[in-house]
Amino acid sequence: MTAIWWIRRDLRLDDNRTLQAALEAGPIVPVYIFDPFFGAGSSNRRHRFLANGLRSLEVDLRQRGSYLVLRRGAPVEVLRQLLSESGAQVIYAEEDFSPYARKRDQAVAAQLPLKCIQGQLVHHPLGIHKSDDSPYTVYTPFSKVWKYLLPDDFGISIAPERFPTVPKIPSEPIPEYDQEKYFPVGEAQAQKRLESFVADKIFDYGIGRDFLYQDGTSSLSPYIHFGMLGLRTAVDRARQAILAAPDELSRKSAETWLNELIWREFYIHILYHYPHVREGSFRPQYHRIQWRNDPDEFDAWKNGLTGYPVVDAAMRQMLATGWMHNRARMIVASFLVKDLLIDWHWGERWFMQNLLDGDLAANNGGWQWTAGTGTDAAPYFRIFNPILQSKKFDPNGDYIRKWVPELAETESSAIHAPWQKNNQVPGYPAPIVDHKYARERALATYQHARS
DNA sequence: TGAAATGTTGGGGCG
DNA sequence: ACGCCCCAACATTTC
Repeated sequence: MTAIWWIRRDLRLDDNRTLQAALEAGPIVPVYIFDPFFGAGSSNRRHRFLANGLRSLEVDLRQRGSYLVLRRGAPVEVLRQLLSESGAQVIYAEEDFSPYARKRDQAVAAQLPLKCIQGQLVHHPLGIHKSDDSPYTVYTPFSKVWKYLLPDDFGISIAPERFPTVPKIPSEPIPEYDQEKYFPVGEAQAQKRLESFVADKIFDYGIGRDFLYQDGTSSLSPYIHFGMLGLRTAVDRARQAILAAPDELSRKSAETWLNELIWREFYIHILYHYPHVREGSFRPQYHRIQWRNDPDEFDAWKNGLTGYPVVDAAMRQMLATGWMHNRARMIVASFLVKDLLIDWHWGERWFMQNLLDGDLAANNGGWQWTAGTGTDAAPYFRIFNPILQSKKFDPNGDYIRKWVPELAETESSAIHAPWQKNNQVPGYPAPIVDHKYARERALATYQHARS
């Protein structure tokens, strides 16, 4: 029985339960559909990365005697057409938990033979709950149960060398764009990066992940987002590292990385159970924060012109590479929300427009964490001091010099706050706000909303 | 996965 | 020797 493998966010052949199930059913027709809902315009950096990822997947499929069919349009109509063109009798797809995807898949399943397979996460959102069946909203107890329920063996699949051949059906050409310099696309690249992280960095992750320059993070997020790397593979490698750790510090580092992977899954579960977090605060009292929302300050933040070097370096890193270091994300988010009092939704949208790993659940969760409005969020009075953060996590100023060329010649003692040493650098802006003053203002604003 | 404000302690300079 | 002050270092509380 011929099966359509409907690819959405699982651009990989290994560790793919959906592909495995489709192959067990019979010969497969791999299909990707550009859905106008996602505004599949080439202006979007993530769309370009996806398109290049499809080209890479197409190459991997051809090596196995298969091919990729690309179509555009509303999924129900396209799939109906494809079933009739190919003679396939069933559609397999990896279950996707975002609000739009759930609605879309329900509509498809009501009309067509769609089978969704859970392979994106370790645990289905309905698979982890408190004893009264309600979902966890606090990370730590969630993660404990998540770990307790880990299967002993994931049984991660490896794709067969050859796929059964099927008659070719027409495909639109896959658009080709310039490659991302910092994120070479494709499953093989993702696996390579995972292996090099596990070999070189994972045991220093506890400390190394915090340094902004030559950082010790895995930088796997763009690959995980599009499923070029299976999350379950990453979790499996984390678990192996925990068991193989040579000492307690190394073991803790690997455990910390595993926890980051669990945070991702936690936020996907949160969005599944509480879809309203997409629109507003998880905690209702924070609907009332009186944001300042100054458009000029927002522009300065977006373009890395706030006058706070570490903030500007981070924002420019994102513009240049489509990615930003995790600690830098916390620093710039705290600055936007607390120092500038700009609605976190604005920052959320800007991140979604610029990040290759832009993911509704994780991005929303991160912003609500910073704003103090979310589940298990940072307390409202936790306000990052951008100068102290810069001194702690970029002590020599290397990160700043890399992304803010105006400060390339500024010495380390002055680079975190150039204006303080009467050392205003020509061509680099003065700080748009005084942090001490902004901190007081944020505390007052939040306290007002809470009262 | 903060940082500032405030409190406590102890060493050293000094009258 | 002693009290007093200053201040660094650390701890606690407060936002």
